[in-house]
Amino acid sequence: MNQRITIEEVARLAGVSTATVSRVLSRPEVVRSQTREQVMAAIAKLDYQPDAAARALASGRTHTVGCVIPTLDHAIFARSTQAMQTTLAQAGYQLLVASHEYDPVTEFELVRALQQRGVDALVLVGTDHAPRLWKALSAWRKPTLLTWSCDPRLPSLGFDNEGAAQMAASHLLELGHRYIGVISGLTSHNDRARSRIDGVRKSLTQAGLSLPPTLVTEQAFNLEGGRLGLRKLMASRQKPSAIFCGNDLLAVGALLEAQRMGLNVPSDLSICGIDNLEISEAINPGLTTVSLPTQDLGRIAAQNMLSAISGEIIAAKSLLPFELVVRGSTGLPRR
Amino acid sequence: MNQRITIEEVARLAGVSTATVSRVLSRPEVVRSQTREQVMAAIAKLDYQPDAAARALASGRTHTVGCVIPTLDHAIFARSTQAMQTTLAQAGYQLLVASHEYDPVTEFELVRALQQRGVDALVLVGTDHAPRLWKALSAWRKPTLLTWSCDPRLPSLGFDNEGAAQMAASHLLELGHRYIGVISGLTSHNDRARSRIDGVRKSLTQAGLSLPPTLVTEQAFNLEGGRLGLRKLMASRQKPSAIFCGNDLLAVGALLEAQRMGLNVPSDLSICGIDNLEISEAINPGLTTVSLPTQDLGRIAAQNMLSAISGEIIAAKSLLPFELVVRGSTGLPRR
DNA sequence: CTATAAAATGTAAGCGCTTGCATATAATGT
DNA sequence: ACATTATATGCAAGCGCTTACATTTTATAG
Repeated sequence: MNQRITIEEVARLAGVSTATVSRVLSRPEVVRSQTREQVMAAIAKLDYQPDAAARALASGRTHTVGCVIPTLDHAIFARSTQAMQTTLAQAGYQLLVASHEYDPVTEFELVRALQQRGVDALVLVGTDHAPRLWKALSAWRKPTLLTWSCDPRLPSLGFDNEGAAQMAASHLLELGHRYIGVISGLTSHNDRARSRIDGVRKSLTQAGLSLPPTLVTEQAFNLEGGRLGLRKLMASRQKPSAIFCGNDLLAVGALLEAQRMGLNVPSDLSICGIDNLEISEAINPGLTTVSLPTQDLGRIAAQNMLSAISGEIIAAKSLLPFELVVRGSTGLPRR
Repeated sequence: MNQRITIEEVARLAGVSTATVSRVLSRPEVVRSQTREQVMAAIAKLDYQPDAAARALASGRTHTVGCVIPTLDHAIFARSTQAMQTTLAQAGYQLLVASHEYDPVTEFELVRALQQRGVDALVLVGTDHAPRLWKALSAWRKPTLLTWSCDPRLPSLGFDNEGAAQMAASHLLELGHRYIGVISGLTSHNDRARSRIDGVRKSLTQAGLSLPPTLVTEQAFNLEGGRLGLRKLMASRQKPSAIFCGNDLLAVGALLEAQRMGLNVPSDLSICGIDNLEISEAINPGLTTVSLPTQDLGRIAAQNMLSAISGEIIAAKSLLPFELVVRGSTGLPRR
């Protein structure tokens, strides 16, 4: 870094000690305004940029929040992460993002890496984590937040995934559907996907129905997965009249594939999802889905962590609201 | 951080000096294997995690790459960023992501923030940057990379955006279209959007045609933008028989809106885009588009920066290949 | 077996900042 | 004007690591 401008040079130019310069930077209110202005002038003149590593080493705080997610390559995570990042940046914090592609080992390593980097707080997704990750988290003395789903072991900010799925399933049941299929995301290392299946099952049970294994298929979390899932379910002996998809990406894939197969949605087949992506509204027919405030999730997660960093106590568990959005993809079953 | 385990305690337990422990961590090959194993045993036993801030301060390197993008909330940036992150993580580097939502002032501030944090390299998107940002970059002594488009002022890894648009436009021209509309993304602070319009214009000019302002509309970069754009163009006096969209999100929005308006794609209207998102293939009809290897972009960008960090000289300019993918959304114009 | 080179390890001086404590300056009361 | 208190500033000791350079150990040659 060439000959970097240090705090010392600023202090010299401003005619004060380095301590004062440091105070101007971190707690300006304790410095007399006249002095403060001299210092700020010197900072501006030299274009001084404090060295974050040195600050971190001396102060123990990095002004960085770490976030470990499955992948950025899904709209829901990208959105919530984007919201987190923006919120943190406004408070002078930076987001360190890491993704593990649903691999628990990678996830553990990423968390360790972020801890080494001294992030001031850590945000994780879901509750499915390797035991040693839980251990590493509990040994850690800084704020941690679980998102998307909740767990008593750590402060959580999430959705009632089971409830959301029940809401969707109830909608289908109310329309009169009795054979409901499920296209789920891969459930391994993904508690959200499991909860959603459970929600559907619960609704069916309450209605005196069951969810036979042949009407459930697990697919990769993308449009192609939805298409494959649809074909699989429609090839089964007892074809469903409605399909619940674990998320909108699967649902949109399923819907498009159904149309390709010449099925009419919803008169031949009802389809609903969870998430409410932009495409869900735009597609024809519109996708019935449960709308989750993913952006709020990111924003609030960021706010929570900022509060926690400054010593406030945050809620152990908070659930974000969601609502059913009925569009054209669901309707009465054929008699 | 409680009583953090330091390198000193490891050294003591292993019966060596801190320098040796440090070497085991950063250049294990210079340590005798027997010693190395003692040290590693001590590290494992104490569960020692080196403090990244201290390493950064002492060594001047942070093992962090900064990346400033417009937003994570678009599939193309999310994908390329995801690929970058994965590639860097494999090399022990972390990605510090920041997004500015197409605001040049925010972008400048983010770059400064990342520079303060001492990132070892910086990746930016595009060539539209505030003059003082260019200044801040040229004064910086570390590797920097421009992505998505190229500029002689800095090493660049991008696409020939103009060429990609020309490719799409030529396809429409070859089909016989003479009235071609353009739905562009917002061009402010977005050189890619401008280049793509330029590409279309160039193709039209070469064919002896022109691109009247009434057949060009700028829209926000989302499905809704595509829908608004389509309505606007189809309301003009001379309706186009084909529409080029600056990206696939706009194109999909336009396509869906055309269908809602009762238009048949492609017989009433041809539509094509650029990007080749997953939805472009899934939708009915499939979207004709120019496929850009966005994932490669991220991966190669990461590799480039890793090389540059280790002192290698990287190409001043490299263009990634792209190809036209013809699907059902384009066809012959009505006579 | 000694001289010499090569390899391994140790010593200690920072890296640039923050912050507890001491000191100096300004404000207030009498 | 002089205590007395409240505010501002300076001093200097680290924060936990890396890395020249010095020193010791080991390998190689004669």
